[in-house]
Amino acid sequence: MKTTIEPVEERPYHHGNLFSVLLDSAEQELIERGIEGFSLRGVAKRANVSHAAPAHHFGDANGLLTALAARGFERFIQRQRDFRQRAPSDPRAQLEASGVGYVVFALENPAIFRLMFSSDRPDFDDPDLQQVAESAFEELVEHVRGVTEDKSSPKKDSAMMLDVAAAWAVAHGLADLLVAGRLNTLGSLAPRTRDRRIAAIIGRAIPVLPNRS
Amino acid sequence: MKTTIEPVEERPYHHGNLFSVLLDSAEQELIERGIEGFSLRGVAKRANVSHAAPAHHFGDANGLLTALAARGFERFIQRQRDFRQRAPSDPRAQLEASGVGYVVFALENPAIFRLMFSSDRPDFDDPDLQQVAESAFEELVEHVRGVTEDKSSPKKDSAMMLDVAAAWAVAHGLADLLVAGRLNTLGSLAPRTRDRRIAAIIGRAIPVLPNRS
DNA sequence: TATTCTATCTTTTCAGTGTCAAGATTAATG
DNA sequence: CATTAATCTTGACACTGAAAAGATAGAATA
Repeated sequence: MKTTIEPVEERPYHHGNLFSVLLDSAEQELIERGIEGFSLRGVAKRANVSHAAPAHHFGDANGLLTALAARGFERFIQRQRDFRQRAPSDPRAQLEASGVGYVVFALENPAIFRLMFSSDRPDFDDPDLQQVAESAFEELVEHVRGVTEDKSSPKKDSAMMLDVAAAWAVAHGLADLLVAGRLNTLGSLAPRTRDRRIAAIIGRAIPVLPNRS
Repeated sequence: MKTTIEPVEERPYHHGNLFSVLLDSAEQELIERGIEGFSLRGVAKRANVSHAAPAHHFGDANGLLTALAARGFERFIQRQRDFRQRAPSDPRAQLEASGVGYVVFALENPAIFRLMFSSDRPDFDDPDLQQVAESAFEELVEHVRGVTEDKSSPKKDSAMMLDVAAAWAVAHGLADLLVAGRLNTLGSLAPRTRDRRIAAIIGRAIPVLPNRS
C-alpha cells in the first residue's frame, strides 16, 4: 500500500521568480475583485504559493499594492507617450494627446487607476513610487509649458501653476468620472469619437496664447 | 457573595433611534479609519450595541455605506447651494460658485467624497442613492445651461453634453486631486485665495458665448 | 568538497472581520 | 390580555492579515 502521496503538480520549494509572478497575480486579483475585495491570500493562491510567501518579498499587503501602483505609474506614463507619438508635433496637439492617453489608461486599467489615485493603501512615501509618480507629474508640466509659455514674456510661476492645475484637473476629472461610470453619455461613445471629444474638452482648459502686443 | 453584576451603564434593550445613531457612528468610523479601514464591528462598538445590530437596519456593511453615501450627496448638494447663495446672481458666477462648493465639500469630507465617487461598496442601484445622485447631476446641468445656452440659437444636445462634461470634469478633477494630496501647490493656499483660483480654473472650462452674428 | 550562512518558502497560530442562525427582549397589534 | 412583529444579543463559521517558528535550498566560505 502506498504511503507517500505524490503531489499533483511538482513545485520546487524555491519558486525562482516569485517576485514578478506575485505582481502579476496581484494585478489579476485587483482587476477581478477590485481594491476593496483585494486579498493577499487570494494573490498567494493565484501564484500557487503559501499565504505567507508574499511577505518575504513585499513586507505586507500594502507593500505589494505599493509596488503594483509604481508599476501602474510606469505604464501610465508609457501610455501617454504612445498617444503623443501618434499625434501631430505641435505643442497643443501633444498636450491633448497626453490627456487622451491619461483618460484611456484609466479606462483600460480602472482598478489600477483607482489604486494610484483614490486609495490610501499604497505607501506614497516609498522612494520608488514617489519617484515614478513625480515623473508623471513632470512630463505633464513640461507639456503644459509647451503650450502656454510665451518665450518673449515668460509667465509667473503662479500663473503657470494655474495652467497645470487646469489641464491636470480636466484630464483627471474625465478619467475618474468615466471610471466611476458617472459620465456615460461620453463613456458609451465609440472610442474614436469619444477620444476626439476628450481632446476637445482638454483643449479648452488651456487658453490660447494672448497676442503679443 | 454577589452573583449578578450590574452593567456599568444601563442600556435599554431597544435603543430607540439606533438607525440614525448608526449613521453617525459609521460616518465617524469612516472619517477616522478611511473607507479601506472601515469596520462594521467598529461602528457597532461606537454606537454601543452588539456587532449584529446594524444588520437589522441596513442589511449588511455595504447597505450602511449606501445610506451614508446617500446622506453625503444631500449635504453635497446643500454645500453647493450655500456657495451659490453668497455669489452674484449672474449665471457664470453661479456656476463657478457651484464648482467651488463641489471642491470645498470634498476637502471638508474627504472620506465621504471618496465613498461617493471612488468606491464600489455603495449600491448605486439603490433607489434612494440613485435619486439623490441624479439630483446633484441635474442641478449641475441646469447651471451649465444657464451659462452656455444662447436662447436665440439653442445648442444641440451633443454640444451641451460637451459643456457639462467639461465643467463637471474640472470641478471633480480638482476635488479628487486635492483630496488625494496631489495638488498641494493649490491645496496649501489660504482658503480665500484658493477658492478664488478654483473659481478661475472652472470659469475657463466653459467658453464665453459666441457673439450672435 | 564540506560546512556554514542566508534567503526563500511553509506551517502554525492568533486576533480581527462580515455574515448567518438562533435566542432574548420589548413594542405593536388585535 | 394574548399574539405577533420588530429589535437587539449571543454564538458560530469561514475568511482575512500578520507574526513566529520551522523547513528547504542556494550561496558563500573554509
